[in-house]
Amino acid sequence: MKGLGELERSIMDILWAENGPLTAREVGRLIADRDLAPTTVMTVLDRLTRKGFLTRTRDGRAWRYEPAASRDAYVAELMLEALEMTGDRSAALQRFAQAVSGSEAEILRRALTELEE
Amino acid sequence: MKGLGELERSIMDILWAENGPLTAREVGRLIADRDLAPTTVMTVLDRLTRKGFLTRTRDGRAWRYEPAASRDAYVAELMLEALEMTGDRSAALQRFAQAVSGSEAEILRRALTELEE
DNA sequence: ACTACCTCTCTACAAGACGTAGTACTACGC
DNA sequence: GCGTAGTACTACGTCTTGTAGAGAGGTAGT
Repeated sequence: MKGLGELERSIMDILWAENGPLTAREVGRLIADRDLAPTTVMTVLDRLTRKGFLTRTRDGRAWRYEPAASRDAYVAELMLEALEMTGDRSAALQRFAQAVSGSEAEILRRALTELEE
Repeated sequence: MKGLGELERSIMDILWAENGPLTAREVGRLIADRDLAPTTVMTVLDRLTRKGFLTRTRDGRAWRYEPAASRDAYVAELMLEALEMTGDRSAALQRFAQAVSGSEAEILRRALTELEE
């Protein structure tokens, strides 16, 4: 999986935060603080679609864009991908376990416990 | 933390696999399959040092390069960084927990249990 | 129908990262 | 002193990303 640039990330954040699919124009309005040309937003949406991060469907002349996967799925995938990188997965997992803060360790523990059942 | 390119990764892999620090020449020999110019190896070692992935110490005229952190630490850091990205960390952690295979879930569980003690 | 406007697709360009390497200088061994 | 190893500096092509303009083709108001 490829990474995302900064603007790409901002736009994904907007779409992840939204329930339904948005048009380029709507995304542009939501990202108004950056004052981007409409075509800029369109270009990035297009690239994200080509990279597989978004899907789009027609709505009249316009496209509506929507994340192909949830942010959580994306994050989990990134984590797994990092994990792929090492020969010694257990060592990395142990380090990771030590690094997560207490409350998160608790969440993980609970998630793992549920798996068992 | 920045990511690594392909050649950079190969070189980090070599150094991570090694116990002691290596010179550019030694790295070049170990990566012989790619038939790179010696200066190419040196350049990449230099860049990795500047990025903080390697440390180097003098050995006569030559430098000896060594990873600044273990591969496991790097992997764990990447995982944490991915986790930073989401607003809802627990959702991502739950997904992650579901995605790791059984034996790895076991390792994680054990690592988390040890933390408790 | 004319005009204004919206949206799309295509193309472009600058900056930075990365793979790759040459050049020029220095120091050491023989 | 000559060859060799090693360094620092510079360079260049390619790809990615942020940014956007140009042109085409609808749509709607007057």
